[in-house]
Amino acid sequence: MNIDAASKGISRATIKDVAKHANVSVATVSRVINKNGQVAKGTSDRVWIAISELKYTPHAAAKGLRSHRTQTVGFLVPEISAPFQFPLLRGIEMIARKSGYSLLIHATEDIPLLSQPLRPIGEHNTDGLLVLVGSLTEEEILYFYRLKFPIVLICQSAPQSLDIPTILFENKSGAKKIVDHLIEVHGYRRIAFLRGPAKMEDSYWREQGYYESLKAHQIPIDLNLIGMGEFDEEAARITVKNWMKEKLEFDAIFAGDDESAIGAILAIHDMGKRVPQDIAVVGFDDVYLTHARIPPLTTVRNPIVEMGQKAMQQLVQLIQTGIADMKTLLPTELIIRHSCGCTDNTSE
Amino acid sequence: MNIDAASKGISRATIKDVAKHANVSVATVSRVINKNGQVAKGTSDRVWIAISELKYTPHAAAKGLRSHRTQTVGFLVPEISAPFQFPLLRGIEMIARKSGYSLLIHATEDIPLLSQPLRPIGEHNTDGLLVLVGSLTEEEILYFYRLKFPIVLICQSAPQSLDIPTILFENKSGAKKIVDHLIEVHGYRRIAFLRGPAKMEDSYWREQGYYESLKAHQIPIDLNLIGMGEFDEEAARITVKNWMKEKLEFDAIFAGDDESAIGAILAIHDMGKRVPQDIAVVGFDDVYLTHARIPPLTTVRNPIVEMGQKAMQQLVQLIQTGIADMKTLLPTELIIRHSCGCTDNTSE
DNA sequence: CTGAAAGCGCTTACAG
DNA sequence: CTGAAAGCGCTTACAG
Repeated sequence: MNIDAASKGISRATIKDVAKHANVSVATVSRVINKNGQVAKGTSDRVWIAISELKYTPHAAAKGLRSHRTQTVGFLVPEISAPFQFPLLRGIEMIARKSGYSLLIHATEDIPLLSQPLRPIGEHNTDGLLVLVGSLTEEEILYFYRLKFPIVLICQSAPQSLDIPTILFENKSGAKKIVDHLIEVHGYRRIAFLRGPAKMEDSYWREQGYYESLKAHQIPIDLNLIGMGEFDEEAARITVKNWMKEKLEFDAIFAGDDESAIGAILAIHDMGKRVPQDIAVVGFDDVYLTHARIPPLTTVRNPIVEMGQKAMQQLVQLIQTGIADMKTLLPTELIIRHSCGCTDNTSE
Repeated sequence: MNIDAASKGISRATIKDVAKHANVSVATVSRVINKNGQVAKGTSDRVWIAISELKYTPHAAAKGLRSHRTQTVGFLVPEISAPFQFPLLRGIEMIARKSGYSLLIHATEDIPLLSQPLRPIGEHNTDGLLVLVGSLTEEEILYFYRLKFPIVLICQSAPQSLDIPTILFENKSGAKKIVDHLIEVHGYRRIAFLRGPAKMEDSYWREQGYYESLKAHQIPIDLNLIGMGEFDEEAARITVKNWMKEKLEFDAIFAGDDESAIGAILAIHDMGKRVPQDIAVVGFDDVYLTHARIPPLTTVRNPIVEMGQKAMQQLVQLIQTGIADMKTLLPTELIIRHSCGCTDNTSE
């Protein structure tokens, strides 16, 4: 029992205590716990009993300092925001726990990591990083790349085509599917698009899918029908309200994500019109509560939990073996509910 | 540059490198970084320059091993689930970051912490824990208490009235407020209640508030009007559907939380009735998207982000000074929208 | 199969 | 104001 610990009222058993209690050396205790090296069955049993009796668990810092492994990974987000990140976190946490990694979460909030004298997260306190789009600058990504520090990018391709593993949704085909549906099933021709933030790849590819569907159906692109949705409820609401005030004509809105779809629906109600009778609205993502809206939202389902799992699996592999898949594309699924004008779906 | 690091392709600067570069001892570098001890201005400047040039940041494990501080806290949840936890995480992360603590998140998933040979989270890798109701057993809470290891309980009182800091919502008065509203403004007399999980304090106190309001208005308690909501959309939906099939009469439903309120609304629609024209529904929490429902949900707003902030502030204080407020009660606010039958509210 | 010993990168009395 | 040295709790060659 050391003085420091005692002064804090904490007296934790160390590997030394376990060794003494089991009448072996600390090296043997270490071998038993880490299941490396040969240990006689009887010895190993004694050690496990000692561990259990002393309620011993290895000190993470000591282990990390010696072994150069923190058994910890970091999840970087630009800021904590709910609808999309939660299923992602769920998938990540699930695999992290199963793989024996602790999970650190950190919001970068536009504060450069390297500029801080005591960096909040990085190679000094994790074995690898999961980087959600928007959380790191290209420069910061390059910093980790040059260090050969394991990172996996989520919803963002590697800059300069570097070999950094990336997980993406099949945005273009998903977008095409839902616009095809609006055109082929419902006969809409004037379909507005609410685009997401300019720099986001998800947004770019969804827009491409929208164009592709229009083109395939010989519908000319009308730039007046393309507005800022910003993947944001309030921004979308304002855009759609303005459209309606300007008497812009459209019979359906393809919102770049569900957040903006909800903003669109709210705007349409604000203006005294109905969804989908007057204007149909569809979204993208299928996040929390879209099924429980009235009308239930037709959207493209992204396998977000699976994305978190895949990302974490790739990171674990990268840390442990040095290799991982450079590009993982996750397929999307068209979810037809009522906001597009369909009424006879049985699913919920 | 050591062999281990080189083999991983990583060569991180250490405090020794900084010391050499600045022509001082490692002790001095340590003093500069931690701003303890006296250091001459010129010396300190040289050290900072060296740190910046070498892109040095202290190795967390080494620091933790030596100083007995991990500068990390853990957030324990029973499982990752969205609506309530996200604003909580947001508040927690905000204060953790500002206070210089890293944040570990871990879902206990009913797996006892102490039973695991390598414990995923605890006194060996954090300085303190934020414990969300349902994530730890009483025995585990007692384990940390006896160790004098700092923990703060969220939405749960300390077992055996121990002196463990706790953060709670003012559930009873919040529930009373919203039931009062249903009775006094809308004249409803037959108000059903969807209770939450039996063991949750939040649920218990909301039920007490419901009784108190009924009593204050001389409305007898009808146990037929009380059913399982379980703070769960699907459970509530089934309960309300059954009520309606059994021709139970009620003109309003007070759901124990927003999740069950949404289940109730869905059930009422399933049965071909309207909210609020046929049956009014109100919830509790004011989580994500309740404002954007149709009809917008009347509910009691819990200051969830603030709860996360308060909890983290208490934990930091407890870690650093050993003292904290034993009980923090956060006031709630009645949010009147349309699902109760009100129509002329201006807010959104 | 087992142990003695070096050392991971820091902090902190202690001495000056 | 500064430095030399001990030591935090582990893991890992090395030797036997």
